[in-house]
Formats: sequence, structure tokens, C-alpha cells
Amino acid sequence: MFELLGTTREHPTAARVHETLQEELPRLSLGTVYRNLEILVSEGKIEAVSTPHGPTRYDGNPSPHHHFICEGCGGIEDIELRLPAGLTERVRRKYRVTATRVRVDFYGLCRSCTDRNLTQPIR
Amino acid sequence: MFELLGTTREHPTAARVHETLQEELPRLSLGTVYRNLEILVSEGKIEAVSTPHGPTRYDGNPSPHHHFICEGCGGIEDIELRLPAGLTERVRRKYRVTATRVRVDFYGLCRSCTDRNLTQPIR
DNA sequence: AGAAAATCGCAAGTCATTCTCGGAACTATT
DNA sequence: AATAGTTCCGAGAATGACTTGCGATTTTCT
Repeated sequence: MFELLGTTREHPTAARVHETLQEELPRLSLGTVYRNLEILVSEGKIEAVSTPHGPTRYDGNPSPHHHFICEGCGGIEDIELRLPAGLTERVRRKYRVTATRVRVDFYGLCRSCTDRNLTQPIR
Repeated sequence: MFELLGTTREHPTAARVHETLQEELPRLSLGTVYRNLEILVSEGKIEAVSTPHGPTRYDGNPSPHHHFICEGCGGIEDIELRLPAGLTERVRRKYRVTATRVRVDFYGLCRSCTDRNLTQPIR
């Protein structure tokens, strides 16, 4: 499962992972997929990306990065982006919280949805 | 409903909004709450904040801001933060997408969860 | 091998959200 | 003010995304 996510740029849903793995493991259950994805997330080996509409997506990209979420097709793209140094530190001080992660999500229409001139988002 | 959200710093769930409003409108149904929240969101008057665990929270804060999401208690705090100018524009150019919004979420433990020395997140 | 522990498949359960539908409330028209 | 059309609402069923219990299977240890 880890290997699968490590080799795709997609950000598949649990159902999609299940589907794909079933080609090799016909008896694999969806519950098991969820269980193992959760373990990988807790180990920090993969990342769960929750989206406003639609199910959680899983991301095997190990390098720190952010996301673009398409409101047309629901697709997710990785975004490389250098944030100002000490951003989290600043928040930590100002709000007295133990901030450990920042996540930056951009929303809009992806390239192909823009080209298709899709003005009405699907959802 | 709009008024309620405008006057609270909380980021209540739909169920919480329902509960609160029921004091005045005993027959108010949850479906109606969802319907109207959705309308307010589409009108841009309030914001929906989807969280990794737990239901969507609603935010009546009209000024542009970001969020801190506590992994201990699930609470949400508003974060005022000036992002580098042209961040969205840069993403738009580099990835050729129609990016319209950025959302920055910080994760960690809020002040009181930190004080309570809560090392094991609830969920 | 044999016992204990970790995983798993399956099915049922939970929870948030959406949908359907009949009826109530509001509007415009006469 | 009665009528017709439209919009909104409550109630509850339906859907979808997970989650969990449990007995069975596999793996690990000794």
C-alpha cells in the first residue's frame, strides 16, 4: 500500500486504493485499506488530505509541499512553495499554541477545468 | 442564522447551530440548518471549515484570516496572518491554474491543551 | 510444532450530510 | 379576499464515508 502511494502522483481516495490493490489481492477488504492507511498516516509515511466535498485523499509524496484543490473536478495537485521562514514559530508565539504543522491549500480551477471553460463547478 | 454566526467566535458545527437556534425555534429541523448554511456559504457570507476529524465547522468571521486547528480538543482558532503579497498570483502562473483562494491551516495543540500537557490527542 | 500476538475479511454500525416529499407560508394577481 | 404559483420547511428516509466487533487466518516467537 505504501509502495502504491509512493509511486503515484495521484491523490487517491481509500476506495481508489482498494480498487487498485484488488487487482493483486482480490480478497482485500475496504476496512483493511482504511486501517492500514491510518497506520501509515500515524507513522508519518503518508499524508491524509481532507477535501471540502468528497472523501479524504491520500498522498505519498514525502517532501514537504502544499496542495491545489480543483473545485471543478475535485482533483488535487502538489504545490511546491517556500513559505516565509519562521511562520509557524510566529504563530506559536503570538497565539501561545504548540503549532507543529502548516498546511496551505489553494482553491480554484485546475488547468484542464479552466481550459474547458468550466464555470459551473460540479459540486 | 447569519446573525448567530456573526456574533460568536466559536466555529460551531451544523449540529451545534441547530441546537442553539432550537431554543428560539423549537421546530427547526437539521436539514433546514444545512440548507441555509449552504446558502450563506455560497453567498460568501460565512465560511465552511472542513476539519480532518469531525464534522465541518462554520465561521462567521468576515475578515480574511486563517485557522489553527487543535488536534487535542478539535477546537478552531482564528489566526490573523499577512501572507506574502502575490502568493496566489505566483501559484496561478507557475501551475497555470485559476487559483482564487488560499487557506492556511496550522495544526497542533491549543493553549489549554498544551497547558493540560495533553500528549495523547483525543482523536 | 505449538502458543501468543498481529492482521484480516466480513458485516454491521455510526455519523455527517443530502434528498424526497407533502404540506405550510409567502407573493402576485385578479 | 380568494386563487394560483412559488418558495421554504419539517420529518424522516437515504446515502456515503468511514469505523468497529469478531471470529478466522496468518505471522512471530520460543
